[in-house]
Amino acid sequence: MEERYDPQKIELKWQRYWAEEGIYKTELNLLKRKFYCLEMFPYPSGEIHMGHVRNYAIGDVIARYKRMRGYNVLHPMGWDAFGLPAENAAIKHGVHPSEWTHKNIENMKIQLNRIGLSYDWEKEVTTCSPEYYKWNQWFFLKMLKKDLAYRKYSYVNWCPSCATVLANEQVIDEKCWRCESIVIQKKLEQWFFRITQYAEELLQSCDELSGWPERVVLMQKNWIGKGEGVEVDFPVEGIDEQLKIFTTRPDTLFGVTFMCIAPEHPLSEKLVEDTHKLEAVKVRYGKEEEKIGLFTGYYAINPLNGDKVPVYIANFVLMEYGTGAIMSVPAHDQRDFEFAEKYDLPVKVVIVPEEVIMNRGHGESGTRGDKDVHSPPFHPFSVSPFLQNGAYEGEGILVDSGQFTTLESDIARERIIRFIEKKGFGKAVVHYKLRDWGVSRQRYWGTPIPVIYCDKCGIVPVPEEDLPVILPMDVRVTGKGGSPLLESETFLNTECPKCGGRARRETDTMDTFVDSSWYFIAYCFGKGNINFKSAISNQQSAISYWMPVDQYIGGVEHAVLHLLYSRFFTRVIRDLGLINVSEPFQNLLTQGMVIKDGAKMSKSKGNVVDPNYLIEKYGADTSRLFSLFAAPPEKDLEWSDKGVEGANRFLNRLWGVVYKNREALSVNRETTEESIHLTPPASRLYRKTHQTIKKVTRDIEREYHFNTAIAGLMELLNEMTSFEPKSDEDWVTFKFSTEKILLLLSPFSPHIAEELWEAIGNKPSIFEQKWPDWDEEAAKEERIELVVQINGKLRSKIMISPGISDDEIKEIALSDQKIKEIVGTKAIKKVIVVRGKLVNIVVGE
RNA sequence: GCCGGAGUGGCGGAAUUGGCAGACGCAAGGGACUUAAAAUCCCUCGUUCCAAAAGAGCGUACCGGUUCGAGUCCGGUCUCCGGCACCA
Repeated sequence: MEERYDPQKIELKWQRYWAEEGIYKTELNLLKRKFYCLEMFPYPSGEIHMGHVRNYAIGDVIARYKRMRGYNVLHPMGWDAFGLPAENAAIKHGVHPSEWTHKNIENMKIQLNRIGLSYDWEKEVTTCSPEYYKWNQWFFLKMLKKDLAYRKYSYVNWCPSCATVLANEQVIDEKCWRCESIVIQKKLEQWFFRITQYAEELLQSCDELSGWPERVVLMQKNWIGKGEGVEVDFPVEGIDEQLKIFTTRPDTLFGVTFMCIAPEHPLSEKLVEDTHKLEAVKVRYGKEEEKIGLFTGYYAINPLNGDKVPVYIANFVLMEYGTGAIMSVPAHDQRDFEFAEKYDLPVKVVIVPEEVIMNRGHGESGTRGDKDVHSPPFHPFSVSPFLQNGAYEGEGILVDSGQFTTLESDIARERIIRFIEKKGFGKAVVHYKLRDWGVSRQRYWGTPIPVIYCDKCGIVPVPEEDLPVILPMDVRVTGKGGSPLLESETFLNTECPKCGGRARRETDTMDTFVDSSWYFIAYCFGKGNINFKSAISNQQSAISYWMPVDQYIGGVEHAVLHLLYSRFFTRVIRDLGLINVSEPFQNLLTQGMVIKDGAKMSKSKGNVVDPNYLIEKYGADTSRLFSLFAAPPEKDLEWSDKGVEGANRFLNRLWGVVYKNREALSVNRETTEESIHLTPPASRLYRKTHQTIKKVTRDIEREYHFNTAIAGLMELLNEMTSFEPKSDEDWVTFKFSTEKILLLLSPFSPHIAEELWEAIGNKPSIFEQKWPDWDEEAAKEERIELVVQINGKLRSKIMISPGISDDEIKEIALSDQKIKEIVGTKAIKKVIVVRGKLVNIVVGE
């Protein structure tokens, strides 16, 4: 053992040892409790950043801890290897995306290993390998068969700069999520996954996600966006058409004064002759704050009261939600109100807040029952002052609503829906904000969609046995125009599997979110062994053993996209009979960002800390320790160079203590649990050690509060350094503490723990040791300090033995010199004793 | 606008179920060692009053409430962060 702590030397040494011994290799063992610990796999950009270090350090602590706890732990790593940056690199540097990607993977793998992460690399997956994306294609074919994959013309988000289609989730503030160009709408034929078929189930089972952060569950719910309401047909006067609208407020149906339809609505072109004017509304669709309308000249009839109301085309009505047409109730909807003001349309009040009705004071009682009976018909203008600040969108009592007048809005809603269904005007329906998932990308570096176009047979799926459809390597990636695949003759031209005639392959590739929607299942098979076909016949398979993921760890930025898609895919795979779980991730930990100078670390801001530099200077153990100590995992972590030094100082001190006492510590002493004849200092250290085992274990178990766990270790070391062993028994205690602190530290800073474990005469590896247990008795304080308060203010402190009764405590507190002085002659009203905490004496003035 | 989350020393952050506010670390100040510096070790460290000590007062964004007792619970206000956003 060397005097100086040299992380470079010991870290490389142990990394080699762990790899050679294969101590992180995991095998399926049906007799052992399993724990699947997973961190979100990285995009192989080539360099790791502090966010990676933090994410993987958190996962590594959990994996190592669970392993020491006796679980069979699956802790894999892989590469989300398809995607745009590889193509950008190809355009910029002329390297093939494949070459670029694989080089980056090599490089990042070295860096990840340098952090000392306990991965089983035999489970590694790489999504750009044919053996992986073959299964993307396989799932696609299965989904095609079940009508879960389909093709449709639709307006898609088009990024002019990336020359590609984006998913709704990839559009942020009308800008491309990658390059921030303004996204435009373009009509293209695209492949979609019917995620909406699972909307209700995905929403319902949100309630089962008890191991997820609440806010993430909420974001999922909001994204799915369930809206319960009713569809009503309004006949259009003069033509044989019904205008179908959707509303969640049927209680306002009697207040309809006009109708609005989306510019893309099929009726729009029929009703409007002047196509120029229609275009003008279309151009301003969905973008502008200002509401723009175009009167069609037609009127619709409200089936409930026969009112004749004008039909407008309006830029704020969305074709994608509901029916693309709305009824407008300006009195009770702010948008309709603004529109009515602008185009001078009537406002009809049909709901009045209860207070307004009460204030009108009819009768002396004013009870609800009376009101229902006596309520005179309201004149709209007499109540309109309450509309001064815009529409009244709240609940209330219905007025001017025919037979439903005087009902409360929630009751009215139910009755009106029933009435509409009975009369055949419409029906109760549910709509979701969630849209089907567009998966087509006009990109090269992705999974080819396994479909062939034949002039005779139309769209023909590639037969299963022909998979994978290999992505050709002999292409030029220029970044201009369409997909490079269009230029690959050998790829493009093929035979129709049905008729054998000449046919053309689909050149679109899949969204990379498809790759990451099931990679956690792929890990179960092991590298090179992905095979869902055998999974069908074998229920005792690796997937049914390992799934679901017990702990998933990653950034909040994936709270909707990746997590929702994964939940969807897992259900699709379940419904194919290949897996028996519905929720892929039992517990989710969303770690915070790494912040420096008040902003997220990013190259563009120039506030990055390079982990490689950090590891070179302080070592992996220090880097890990700091990133775990500076903040709890779910919070943002403010970077501090000085803080890193603090973490380093702690490890140095630990090293120093062990070095100084190395000889005495290596003597093989019996570490007995019985603390016979311990001197007071030894007894204190012994107690502190048990307390620390308890604290660290609980902090890890309870929400993974590593920061306080590490603080506990620092306290224990402080106690150890102030203890000077003199007798043989002292040494037993000291060795006991040393061993425990190393075991407790090992998940956080594995290399130094391993090195010192060996240095005090133990056999490696420390990770084959059991996690220590604490003895509740030994952790108890001999004498407890109690706080004595008078009227809630701290006045004195007393020492008591743990076992004594409340009355005895009371007596001791009252006989305390200071307390006696302060209480004096004042009357004692009450004395409250809180066990182990305090005594509060309530005195009068 | 709607829905979440958070406001604690100079800083990062502690504080099971309401019970000593500020653990642990960083920074700062003082001291020891050293020719000197670094490193290391020891001491101080929320704030006000007092020359100092003893002691006392104030203090967890702000205002009010419940309670013997509130950082923690309730009502209201302000600020910051995140998500969604013409969703009918």
